[in-house]
Amino acid sequence: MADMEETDPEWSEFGHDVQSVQQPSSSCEDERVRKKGRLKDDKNMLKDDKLCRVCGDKALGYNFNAITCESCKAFFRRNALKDQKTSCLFDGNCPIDVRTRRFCPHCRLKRCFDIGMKKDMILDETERRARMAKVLQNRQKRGSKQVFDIKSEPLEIDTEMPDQSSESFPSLSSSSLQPISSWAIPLSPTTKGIKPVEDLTLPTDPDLYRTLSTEDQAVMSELTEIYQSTLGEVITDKKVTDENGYENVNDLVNNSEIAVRRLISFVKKLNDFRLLCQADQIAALKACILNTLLLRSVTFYHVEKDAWITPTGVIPTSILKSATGFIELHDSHTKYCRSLKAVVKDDLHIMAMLQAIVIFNPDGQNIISRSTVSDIQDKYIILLKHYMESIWTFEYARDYYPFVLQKIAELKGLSEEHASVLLQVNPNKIEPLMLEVLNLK
DNA sequence: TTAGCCTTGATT
DNA sequence: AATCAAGGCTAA
Repeated sequence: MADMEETDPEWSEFGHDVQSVQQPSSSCEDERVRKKGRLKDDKNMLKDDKLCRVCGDKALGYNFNAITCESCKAFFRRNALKDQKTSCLFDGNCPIDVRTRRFCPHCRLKRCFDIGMKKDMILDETERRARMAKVLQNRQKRGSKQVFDIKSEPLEIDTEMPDQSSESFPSLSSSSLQPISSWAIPLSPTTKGIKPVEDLTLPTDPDLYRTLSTEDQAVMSELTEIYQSTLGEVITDKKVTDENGYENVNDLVNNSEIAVRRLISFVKKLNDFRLLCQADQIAALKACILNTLLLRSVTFYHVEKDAWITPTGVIPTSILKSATGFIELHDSHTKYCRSLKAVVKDDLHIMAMLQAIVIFNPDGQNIISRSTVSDIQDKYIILLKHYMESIWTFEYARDYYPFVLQKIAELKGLSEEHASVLLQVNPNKIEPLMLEVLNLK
């Protein structure tokens, strides 16, 4: 801090004062504020008086959507994302200034949000990796010499890694010679052969990840945005504990109407969808309804509770079993959700791309120009592959990518089984839209 | 954990 | 070229 003040042009104008104010923060701060006031009256320094809106310290500019000092910026970055368990020791309205700001993290963070700092401007895991990858890529471009030096050292696998893993996988201590992928990710019984990705075990070397092209990124974020605003929309606020509704299949089908409406608005926003002729638009839409419902159910499936959590309530799988009477069908459905969710987690990007792949299904009934549909589907398949390579490394993506595609293929069989169940519904009790869309009549 | 300083890609 | 606003690193 003292350093900054000495080099600050404002201070150089008051050289003799600087000497007398050599001590730490508290009184120094007062001095500074006083001087600021004076300087503001001076001619040229008007815009240079940015103060942190959180604590009043000197600010350099915007951080996460608000003018803050460096320390509050770092504070926000460190704390905004973790779910706030700590609370204020007092009344929740502690004064926050440059001296007191460290006393109550709760109130400091609260103030951060109050003055408009936005936590979604903090880069997430994926974005951070993309950023680092870009830096590295540029370095390689601009200097192949340094890269050489760095590349010759990094095999870190000596003492640290086995130690860390011995906690969770004690029995594998002898396998340190095997490639990382074979031990770092535990086998899961729910995903026969494919192991869920554990973020912590992913390599840190950016070389192993794909850097998404700006075009890929643009296409993907647009798609995800559309998906999120329609099909992916999740309401999480209410906790419905009473397992009401859903007495029978009719209710379930009618409830799906909401999802279908969302599918329609999703599709309407897709530029690629407009490339299809009218007839194919309808055919593609109809053909993917059940697939969409099933795919979407993965989002709502809660593994621990063995239930689907929807905006309208919790649906334990047991109810579905009795409702349909097809126990094995629901076992396979549940299993499907479990295995796909283990890999996809709650990644909206992946869900959005899978949804696109499901829509542009060249195999769909009554599609006329199948190759057009297939071309569009290819685009999203490749995009999905690239994305996986960018978040999981090329090596892991090689395994997960076919796995996920396989899951998409499995949708067909699964939805056909469900379709047979739908035959037993009573058309009189089904909403017109669903009748129309499911060809029930 | 804090907070200052540094490196960077993007934007102007 | 200068500025902005992210993340990283690291004494204290």
